[in-house]
Amino acid sequence: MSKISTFFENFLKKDSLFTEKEVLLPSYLPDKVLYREEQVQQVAEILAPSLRMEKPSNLFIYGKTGTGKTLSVKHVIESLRNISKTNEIPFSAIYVNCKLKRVADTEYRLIAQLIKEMGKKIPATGLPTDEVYSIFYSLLDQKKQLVLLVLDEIDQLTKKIGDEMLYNLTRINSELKQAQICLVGISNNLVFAEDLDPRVKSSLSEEELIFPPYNAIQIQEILKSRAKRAFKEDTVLPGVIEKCSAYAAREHGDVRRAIDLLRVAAELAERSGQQQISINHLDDAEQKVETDKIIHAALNQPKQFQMVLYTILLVSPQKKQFFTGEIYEIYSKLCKQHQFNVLTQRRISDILAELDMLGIIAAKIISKGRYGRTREISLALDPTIIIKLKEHLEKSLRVE
DNA sequence: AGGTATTCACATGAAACTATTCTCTGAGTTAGG
DNA sequence: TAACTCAGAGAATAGTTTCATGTGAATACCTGT
Repeated sequence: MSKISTFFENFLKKDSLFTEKEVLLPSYLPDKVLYREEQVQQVAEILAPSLRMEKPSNLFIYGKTGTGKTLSVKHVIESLRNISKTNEIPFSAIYVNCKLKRVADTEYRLIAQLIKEMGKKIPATGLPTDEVYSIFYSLLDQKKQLVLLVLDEIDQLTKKIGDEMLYNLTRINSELKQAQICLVGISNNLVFAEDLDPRVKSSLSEEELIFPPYNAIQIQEILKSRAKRAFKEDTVLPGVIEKCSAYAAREHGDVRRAIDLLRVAAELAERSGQQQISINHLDDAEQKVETDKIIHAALNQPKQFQMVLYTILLVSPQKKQFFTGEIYEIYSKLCKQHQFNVLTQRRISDILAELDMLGIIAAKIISKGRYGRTREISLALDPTIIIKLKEHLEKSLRVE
């Protein structure tokens, strides 16, 4: 028997640690949102008028990542949907995540996505934006109905394209004859509304809700309840959940991270053929999650970004920190060597700023007085990550 | 010594350009009646 | 004559380039002592 098929044989014989793995996936919707009863109740109260065909106040929800915003809203929507269905109320809700690349990260695409959710396809390009708007209007206004528009992570959207389109959205109601829409915005950024046009701000956030981060004990309980469903009994060794939640609590109470970590730890345990998840697995998982995140982020960037990053990686062993000009010189040499287009320094400056935003490099603008002003760039990564990242980039760029 | 003024090496902004992808339109072509 | 093809115009988007303007502090340059 070949090597690989014995592997599969063994794989089948080995039983899995998981009973219900979906419970640990980010897409999972639990029936109860733990420790968010109060918020769920408030959201429900604010949105309840929609069942009587009265337009509820627009709602704005703030809270850091992994504090259950999306979950709570989805939960409320779900029951609104059910109730409206049984009572035949013309209510519908559309949920869009504005962060998704190539789905809803521009004005055009957002509207197109909304239209798609309502069951009509719109081409990805080729139509003027106002045309798309009018399709959207007529689709909404077909009948008397109340539509709930949930825009998740709007801060990402406005950061990219400004707040003009939010203004358009808030004005839709006055254009509609039959239907009414209600906007629910969700933002990770707590100060998001501050640099918004005041008109938009006031109409968008008629009601505001803030989701506080979970504390360590709450995270523990949440993890326990998920773990109970996801794994067979006694799979998780004592202390693992505790450590996992402590880690997440340190990172501003992000449960999503904690759940992710637990899942990866379990996968690692399973792969190494063990029946139980230990603290060691958790540590490995922490390392892996971190590494994967960075590598994934890096490989998703355009080629030129990768080239700049690669340049930095190449130089990094000899020097701890470097300036824009130095990087640019080496970069252009490298590009010429491998017949890449050489971009302007202006562009490289932007690329460096964006790599900094992504957290792959650390850049700080300093003034060297008489000798100018520049970015002081250093690599904020673990050596093992650097080596892996370099390999990946070499492959991706087909360099060397 | 103490106070200004310069100056460097980029940063940051705005606008415009390029290439790609897609739709729509209308002229020209084709095939069948 | 209806159906089909195909080029060209127009849009949206990503990634750049071009041109213009901004900027923090180490030095150079004064000034009066």
